Amino acid sequence: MSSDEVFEAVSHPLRVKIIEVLAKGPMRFADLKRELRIDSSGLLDFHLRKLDDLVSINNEGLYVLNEKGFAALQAVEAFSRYGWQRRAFYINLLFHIITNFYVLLTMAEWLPLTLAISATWMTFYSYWTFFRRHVSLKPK
Amino acid sequence: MSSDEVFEAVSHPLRVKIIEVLAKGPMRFADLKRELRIDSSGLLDFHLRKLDDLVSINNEGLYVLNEKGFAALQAVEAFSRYGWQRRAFYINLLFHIITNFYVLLTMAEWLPLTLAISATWMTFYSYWTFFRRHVSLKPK
DNA sequence: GAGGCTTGTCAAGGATTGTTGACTTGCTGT
DNA sequence: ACAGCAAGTCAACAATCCTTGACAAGCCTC
Repeated sequence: MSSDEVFEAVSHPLRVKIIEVLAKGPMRFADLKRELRIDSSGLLDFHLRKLDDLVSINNEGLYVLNEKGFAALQAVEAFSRYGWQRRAFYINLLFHIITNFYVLLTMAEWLPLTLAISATWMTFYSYWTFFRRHVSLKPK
Repeated sequence: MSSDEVFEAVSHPLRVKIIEVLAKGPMRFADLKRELRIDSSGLLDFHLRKLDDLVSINNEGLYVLNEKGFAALQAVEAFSRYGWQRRAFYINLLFHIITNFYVLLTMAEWLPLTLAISATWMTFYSYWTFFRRHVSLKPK
């Protein structure tokens, strides 16, 4: 199953919700209906069919996410986490500035060490953030 | 833009390819056509429209991935990386077994230390893999 | 200025999707 | 035995998706 088939599977709001609900644990048909506030059985049946490759039925007859389902969930989460990576970068930067400032004021003889560690880490972290993860610092 | 809108955008193989090609750098309309081996302008136009929120036109008139585009790319990559997490777990486990075996044979007095480090790491890594990332060791 | 790329826009039509609501089948409690 | 719920299945229909192919500006270049 290629990635676009998975994205096709989670390209409907209801199906994303089904994945998220099933990530909590196995469920029966009626539980899903109740949890998702769906009246029509046909509708849930239609979308469960679309999730055929991501959702299995376990030996108790309950619907469960299979490995592909969890992979899809991870893709969903990767997308929603994306915005946080920029914030994490700023928080990290701020932490290092404060740390070095504190060291400078209280035990200045250690500054060369903490500064070197900070610089090394921020260099690697910047490379990872901007080049490997393609995060831009421009909010829009 | 909620995640299902993004997944709708990348739910077609051609659109995933467009994202992947544009991740390499800005491109003109005809470049995209050539790279993707598309004959019909209408077809490319249709799919670029669908990617409206993920692809922008820069000040040189070239198509570029914007932040949401990169977020979508990351979701695509997160999905395709998923299968490797199980393999990574086994490789890690194997590495620790070999290391401890080697320590046992050559410098057995260090074994308590390396064994403790291995156990700690594998405990944390197992927790992360199975509970946080929902990876299952069953291949199917 | 004619010819030929580039960069599109648009209409048409078949294929697919999403939704509803009626219907089935099997189980459970009384 | 019967009602009622669970767990679907199916037909029908509107909406939308995808693709093709025709067409139109706007440029270079000879």
